[in-house]
Amino acid sequence: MKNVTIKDVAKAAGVSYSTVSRALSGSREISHDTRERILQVCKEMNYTVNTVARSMVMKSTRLLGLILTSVNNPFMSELAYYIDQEAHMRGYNIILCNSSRDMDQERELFELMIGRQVDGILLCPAGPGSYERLRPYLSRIPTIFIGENLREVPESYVSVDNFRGAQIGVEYLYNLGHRDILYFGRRRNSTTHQLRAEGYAAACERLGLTPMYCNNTFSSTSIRYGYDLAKQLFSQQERRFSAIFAATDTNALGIMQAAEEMGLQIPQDLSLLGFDNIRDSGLPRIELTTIEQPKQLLANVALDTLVDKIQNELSGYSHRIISPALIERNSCRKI
Amino acid sequence: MKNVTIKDVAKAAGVSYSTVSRALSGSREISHDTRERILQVCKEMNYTVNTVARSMVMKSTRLLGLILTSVNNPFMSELAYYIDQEAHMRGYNIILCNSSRDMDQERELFELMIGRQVDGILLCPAGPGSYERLRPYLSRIPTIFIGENLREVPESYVSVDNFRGAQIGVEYLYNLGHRDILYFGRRRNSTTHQLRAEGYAAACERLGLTPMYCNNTFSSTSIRYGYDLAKQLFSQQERRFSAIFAATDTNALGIMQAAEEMGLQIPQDLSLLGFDNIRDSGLPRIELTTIEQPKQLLANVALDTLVDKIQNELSGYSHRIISPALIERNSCRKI
DNA sequence: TTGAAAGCGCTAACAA
DNA sequence: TTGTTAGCGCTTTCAA
Repeated sequence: MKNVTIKDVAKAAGVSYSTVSRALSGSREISHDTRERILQVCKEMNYTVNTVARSMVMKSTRLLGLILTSVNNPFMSELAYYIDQEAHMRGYNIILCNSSRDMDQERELFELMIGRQVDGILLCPAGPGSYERLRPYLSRIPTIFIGENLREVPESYVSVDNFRGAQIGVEYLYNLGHRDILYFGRRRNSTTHQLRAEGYAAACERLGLTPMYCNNTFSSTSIRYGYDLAKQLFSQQERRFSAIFAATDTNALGIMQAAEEMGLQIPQDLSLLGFDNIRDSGLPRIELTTIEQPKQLLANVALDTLVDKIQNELSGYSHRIISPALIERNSCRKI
Repeated sequence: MKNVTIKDVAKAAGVSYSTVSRALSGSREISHDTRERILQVCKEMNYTVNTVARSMVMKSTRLLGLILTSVNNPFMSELAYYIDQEAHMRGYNIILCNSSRDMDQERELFELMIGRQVDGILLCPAGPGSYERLRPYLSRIPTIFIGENLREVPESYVSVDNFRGAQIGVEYLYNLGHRDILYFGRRRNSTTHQLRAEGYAAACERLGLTPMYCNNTFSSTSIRYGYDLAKQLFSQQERRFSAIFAATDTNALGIMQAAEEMGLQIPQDLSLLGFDNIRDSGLPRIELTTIEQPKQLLANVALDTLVDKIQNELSGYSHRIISPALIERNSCRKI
């Protein structure tokens, strides 16, 4: 199993090992003949460069750390797919990590990645406190936050325009004739969610609607939680809304389930609008109308920004905001 | 941004740098006092070990390559989550790669991973030909195949008992009173799928049922494909089956959609059973009864096997077959 | 165009 | 218990 090294090749080809290195790295200070000959020998001997050794002298591993809260989450797994693709196109590989929304774990992973000498880190933060907790590391390693709007924080991030997305949603429902729109799942502990709620409020104000909220005090985004909250909501005596705008698609999925059980038909009895456009939302029988976060674009911009930061050793930062779009399916109706 | 090294620490602490190395690696041939002092200095200087340098001398990166067809696939993303978890517990990190079911890509990734000196590779093969194509590499790097049964091939794999899973499914439907069970999505180009079809046939034989097939000639597992095939199937004049056993959950999802459109109610008019238990299947409104592949267990066994292979430099192989289980939801009815 | 040699940051064998 | 030194496999000056 012992790997053949540059030295073995050199010996076999009858040249010095620096010549082999030159042949492999595509250097021009080498004759065509020797290059061809060496490359031939490499092939015969099944030689593969040792990237670890190369990394050490080059001071670059061409490895990126991707820290997610969990790949087992439809939004993140799709994002991870595109990130890997974009990274691969740029000659990078991804080390995947899951923080499980645990900030200590997240910090540990940061240290681990720094130890592994990754060239940069792509982070879907565990929570709103992540930036503060990770600050000490941010000067040591190029990092970009993904999916979470950090507002005026002096660190690079790429995020969807959550405020605008919420406005688009409200306007869509308004144009369908809805005047009583409940915002479901508002949370205080995430800038992203604050912005969505603010966008909702702003749109209501502009259109002369009265904002109504159903708050998510547990700050969970699980289906289960949406279900529990919705059950409670639907069992109240009178319903004063004709549409629900859910803060996330997973919440919306929970609402669907609760509605089903309570005999409420969507969209006949109640219109439902989500946010994120996770894969599940497009499934048959679900067909959730929602505001999409363009994951491929998010990945593309994230990599551009990060690679730029790595190459130029930029000490500045950039905030990149992506426009969301409405995906119309079958969970909202005209009234 | 320049990282502090073991030498910087040594200088600051007034010791030789091998002493620092000893303090960090938890060696016992060092006095308690110096160790404490050195550790203190490390903390003050914000020292982090350079894993790359360490890897080079240790000849182990504690990195594992995970080559999937796509993380953007509910089964694989869940598997990836558990694999990362299990790897992390054992002190390994994961380099994630996607082959997109392309064998050339897969081969390239193998070379890349070998170059990166990963300690081992976890592979969800791109196709049935993967083993043959990758054979030259398998002697160079400990590898384990996941999710695909390689039958008598002399290489380690961990897979669910697909034959048994299909039997369980047929028996379940039989006990519900079904006598006309269609097997949907049979494919020839995957051992896993052959085994499922064989399990179905064997169970039919044993129970005195006549096997019926609807073949997937395009060997796609997408929802879309299930949908197209089902549309075609449902538009035929008479239906001679009361239940469909779908080769995969994604196929089942497509069937559901087609049924919906044709006004066929599941499970009232037609029972539907899946295979895999992807996350989507448990969603509200979907509630697909299915045969589960236990992903966490798969990940656990895969890592045990691989780590064992790495540590013992085993040249042998092991075939580990996991028992599947029925997950009863709401898509099959008693008749 | 090629070779010799230094050095990346670390571990480990050997000496003191 | 500690220091000295070689070496992991590679890239990159500097000399020839």
